Amino acid sequence: MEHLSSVKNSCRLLKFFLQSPSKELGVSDLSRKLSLSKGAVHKMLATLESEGFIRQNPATKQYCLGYTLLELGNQVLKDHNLAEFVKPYLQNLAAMSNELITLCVKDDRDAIYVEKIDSQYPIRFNVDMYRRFPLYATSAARVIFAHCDSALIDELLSEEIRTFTPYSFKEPEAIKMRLQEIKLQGYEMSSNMRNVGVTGVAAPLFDANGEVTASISIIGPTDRMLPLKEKLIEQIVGVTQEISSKLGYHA
Amino acid sequence: MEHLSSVKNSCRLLKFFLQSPSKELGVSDLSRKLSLSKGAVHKMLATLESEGFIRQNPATKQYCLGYTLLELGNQVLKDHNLAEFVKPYLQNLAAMSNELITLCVKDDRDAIYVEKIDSQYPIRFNVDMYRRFPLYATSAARVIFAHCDSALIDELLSEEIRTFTPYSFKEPEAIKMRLQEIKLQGYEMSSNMRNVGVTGVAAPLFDANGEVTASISIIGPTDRMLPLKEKLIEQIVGVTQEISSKLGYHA
DNA sequence: AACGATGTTCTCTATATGAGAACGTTTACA
DNA sequence: TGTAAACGTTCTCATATAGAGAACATCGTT
Repeated sequence: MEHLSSVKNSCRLLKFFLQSPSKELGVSDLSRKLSLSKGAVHKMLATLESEGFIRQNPATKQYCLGYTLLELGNQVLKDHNLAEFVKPYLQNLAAMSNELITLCVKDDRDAIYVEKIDSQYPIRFNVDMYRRFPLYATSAARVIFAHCDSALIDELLSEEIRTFTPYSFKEPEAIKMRLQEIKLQGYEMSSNMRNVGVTGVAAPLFDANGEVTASISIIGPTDRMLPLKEKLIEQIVGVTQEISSKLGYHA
Repeated sequence: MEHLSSVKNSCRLLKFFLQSPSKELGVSDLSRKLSLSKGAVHKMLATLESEGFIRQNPATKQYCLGYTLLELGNQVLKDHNLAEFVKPYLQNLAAMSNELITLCVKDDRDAIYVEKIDSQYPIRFNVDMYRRFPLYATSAARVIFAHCDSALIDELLSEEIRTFTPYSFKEPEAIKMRLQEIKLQGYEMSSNMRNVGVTGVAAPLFDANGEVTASISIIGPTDRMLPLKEKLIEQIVGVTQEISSKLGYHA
């Protein structure tokens, strides 16, 4: 199956802005990074600009992402029924623990936080919303990863493992073992995996088909989380089971 | 200057989801609406899906917007320095009036709210964030529109005028007169133009080049706004002048 | 003043594009 | 339950077009 090359290249061009340190990029720069001719890149930019996906700064002649992407991104959130459905439960969890509560989903080979409720503590942990990260990186992601096809698990673990702290998993085998534990006990609590001093408890959401595509987690400073360990686990497991059954899941 | 047709069509396809009542769309439906062959639409969708811009629901075989658009939309917000810069001033206004405060920008032929601070009143007005609307529709937009090239003004007013309430401007001439008033007095206060019972006060932000590309407004129920008319005008004019001068604007 | 970088425009051929028909499935209805 | 219409998907093919590369215009620097 062949793909539309110019469309594919345009998508890559847009995504390149996600990993670029500066918000404005020039034609030459992009053409080098994307291995395309300047003429081709220029034509792509002109087309994308005419549709509002790209904006040109008249002063610098450089390009940046356009507001139409803001519209589309917001539409994704609006269309995301699960987040809407789950929100009251998150608020409930937030009221009980006063820690950061998140809703995490799987998309393709990545995990993304799509909803959160912030802690009200003066010292609180914050997550990067709407940004992809590896399925093995955090508790919220791993409880989803644990229920994925073993083919996907093997594939992702055969690639380079990204670590975030000195305590992050480095070995594929260690991660696999952890995933099995997660499947057995139905939740995970872990510390220092993505950020040092931070602990998360997460449990998966099952839909009507018994598939896991999302998870809920409670995240906070380890010294506030650990003393409440049993209570937090009970809360996260209770809520996710309740939501799963509301979604039509029968254990 | 020619554009890349497949890229243009893909952009149109994505934007079609913004005006569609259902979040999922099928190949046949899209091919009819976009006047393209089913085969072509299918190939576009497959390409966009491979890049995360589109997702297919395995159950219904239909397509919806993908999470990569969420990432990109969020990046637009992060890149938007003005919003970051202006935020403290908005919070200041919010503390003074306790009404909805907005930051509105011009993009191409439209206006978009890109930042807001909600009122804390139990009865409060809310705006649709990140969605395009006509430059003549609200006070926040009109104070920008008033400073646009007269060519753009004439062009947009020569097209069909969209009205939102029975009180909205219908006649191009009426709008033009109002735009002149706005330019003279430096702000606008209006009621019932976009939503009945709602009143807004807005004033433009000038950048270092003397260009107007954004505005700030206070919006709330008319019965709370009108009694404070003088005070609100003073506040909005004061804040926008202060920000403009910080942006390097010299009157 | 000359250079190097940029963004832009141009030409041209190989190629990828999009129409349309045909395929296999699912859905709707009689 | 059977038939037809709708769907998503695949295929082929003539043609439009995409992308390389060179040339141009503009800028800032040396």
